[in-house]
Amino acid sequence: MARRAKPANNATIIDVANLAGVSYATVSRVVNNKENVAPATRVRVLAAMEELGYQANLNARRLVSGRSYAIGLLVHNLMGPYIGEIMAGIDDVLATSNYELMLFTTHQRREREARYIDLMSSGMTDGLILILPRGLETYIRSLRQRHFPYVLVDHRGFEPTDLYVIAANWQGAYDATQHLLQLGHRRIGMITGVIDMDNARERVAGYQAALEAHQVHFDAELFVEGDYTQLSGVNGALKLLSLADPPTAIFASNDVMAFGVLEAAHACKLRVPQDLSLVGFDDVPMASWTQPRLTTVRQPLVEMGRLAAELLLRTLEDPEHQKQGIVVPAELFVRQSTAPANGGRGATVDVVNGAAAWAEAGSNVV
Amino acid sequence: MARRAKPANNATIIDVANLAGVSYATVSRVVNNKENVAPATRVRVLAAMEELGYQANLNARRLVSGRSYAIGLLVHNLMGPYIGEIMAGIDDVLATSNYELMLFTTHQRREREARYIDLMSSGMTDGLILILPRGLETYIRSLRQRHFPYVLVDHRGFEPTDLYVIAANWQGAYDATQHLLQLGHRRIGMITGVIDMDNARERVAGYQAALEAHQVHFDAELFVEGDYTQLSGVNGALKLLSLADPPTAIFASNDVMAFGVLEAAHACKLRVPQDLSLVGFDDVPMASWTQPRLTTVRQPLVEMGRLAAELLLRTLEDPEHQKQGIVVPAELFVRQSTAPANGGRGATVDVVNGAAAWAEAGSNVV
DNA sequence: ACAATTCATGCAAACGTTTACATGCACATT
DNA sequence: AATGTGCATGTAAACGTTTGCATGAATTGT
Repeated sequence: MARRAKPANNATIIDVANLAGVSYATVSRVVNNKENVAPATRVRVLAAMEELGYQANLNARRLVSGRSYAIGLLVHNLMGPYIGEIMAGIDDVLATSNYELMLFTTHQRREREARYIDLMSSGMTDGLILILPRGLETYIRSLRQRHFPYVLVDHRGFEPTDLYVIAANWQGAYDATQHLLQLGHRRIGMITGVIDMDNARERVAGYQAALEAHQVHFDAELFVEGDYTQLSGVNGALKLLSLADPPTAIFASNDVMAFGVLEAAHACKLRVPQDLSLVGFDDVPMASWTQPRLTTVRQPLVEMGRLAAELLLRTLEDPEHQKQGIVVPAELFVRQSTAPANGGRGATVDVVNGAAAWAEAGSNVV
Repeated sequence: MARRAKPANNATIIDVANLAGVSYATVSRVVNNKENVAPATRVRVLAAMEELGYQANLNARRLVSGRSYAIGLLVHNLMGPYIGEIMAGIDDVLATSNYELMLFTTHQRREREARYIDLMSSGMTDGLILILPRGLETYIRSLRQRHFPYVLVDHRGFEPTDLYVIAANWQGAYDATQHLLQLGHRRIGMITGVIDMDNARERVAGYQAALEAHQVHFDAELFVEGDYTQLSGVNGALKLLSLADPPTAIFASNDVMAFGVLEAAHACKLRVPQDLSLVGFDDVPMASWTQPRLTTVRQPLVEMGRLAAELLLRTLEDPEHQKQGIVVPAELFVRQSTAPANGGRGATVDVVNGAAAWAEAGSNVV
């Protein structure tokens, strides 16, 4: 029964040693740039390596060193710009290290949780970055119990020793809401994120705090829960706009939902920003490609990825290095989707027809 | 000098064997579900595994089996929706296998090429999926020489035996162009992709073939090269619209550039589709979120990722399995960004002011 | 000139598995 | 009762490295 075919390239450290006329220990020293190798020997070994096209077998190396030289990224799914940006930041940092990146998603079956944790702790990765996977708490519990290094993104964890990178969601939401208040808006709708995520709750709190600071009554009617998808933005906006006393501005907890609001407003024949002001969150690249360009709170996603990777790498070097999270600023970018409240509204809102129009126009979107 | 700390979880196959009172070979048989193990022994071993929380060391396994149970994805960079979609498809397939996914990017330094090829062939992955990395040809040459399994996405490779998954770019571009022709457009601008990529060239060829079929003269003036970024879409559109005899329709070689065209048109006070028709390519999710919704050629990116992963996995099972590429259909989705040519144009094009307006509006986009 | 030190190199063990082969026992066949 | 067959289990080698320790040569100090 043939052993699974290996890459044809088979030169081992012993082949090199034979060719160079030294022991394989010496070859190993050359390969790893250890000192105490005579210059003449070194060049001889190097030449032999070159001739044979020698490449150290990674798995043997991993076995003996007990390290995998890989870090894992655990996410719920890969859709949307959010993950991609963070991933780019992580990749930036890893490119300058000698770690590689493994990708794990949790969106398939629930049972995978256990499998992943096993894989990781059995030597597949040396550390993990978790970006809001489903079942976060379960993962964290297992990882902590195994003393496996990890860093959270966009969540503060459950213990004071949890390492994390998160944006100043509260402040960002506060600034966004205050911006709308200063433009004269008093009825400001909010479409939240998935409410059991730290980031979503913090944004809600910032929104409420700003209202309070300006002595504006918080109206639960103006508050709908979304799930960070465009569709939930459409539906949330439709719901808000169909209120007896609809909002003159909407704060969406991420840009993708804001795009949904834009679409709903269009379907209802409301102009943004003249008839409805809109603020998003994230500042994904697309936020400045829409008409109008989206006023939004920038969350430095690439930078957050970078920081998370750096934090993890540093923890791998020195497990005691830093035992606290990082909060990065979130900055409001005022673009074109917000304008002063115009007292009486230009167009009356016809949500029923709007929703119908939207449904019809959307019907060819498979 | 302390060996790098390993995961606390240290139970080996030998510990399990001792606890169960059998040899480690027997434990191995149980772990791998081999037959010829007495039922009673099996339960005893299973119990011991459970008690010790045993998890087979992956790297030892890899060393002896010569396989890594990982496949690699090699891409130029991670930005944009295109890669994310394909990646999601790959992930779908891998989730049902026992392979994991490693991510490699080539956008950093050129020198990484050699390093990556070494890593892969030294046991980091069992096979590779390449999505248009920089230096594709170099990679392919090395990989073929090492008989390392790989699958290309969006490129047909250089040898008849190269495995690939690509969309019917020619047909898609033909259909898009024909759609515009049937709407009465005669001056149809094209913004191409990076022209040394197979997909870009095929789309150009489809465009030209459609023009020819309708006896419309191909005007080199109407033809600008882009690079798949939104900015290149803006610039390409600005250039086309400033022609003495500007196009009444534009076909952009991907959606992201089409978004740029939308922006340029807006800056020039041209209405889409009344004053300018627009077709994109890809059908990324965002294409149906814009105003107007983008008419575009759908490239089934997720499906392409899935097919590529399946093809690779099958090749790993049976190296001789299939030695030819897969072409998936590309289908035109007519939405709202195209309309009949209206003979004389409503608004005259003022590109100079438009470009200025665009530059100013864009100035807060860092 | 001899002892002490430094340095280059080799030897062998260890990392944790998988698996070919050997062993021995129980049962069936003659 | 003797022989053959099949099955459960154990033994040991192999996978390709890294690295502590031993060895001997070369260099330094007195």
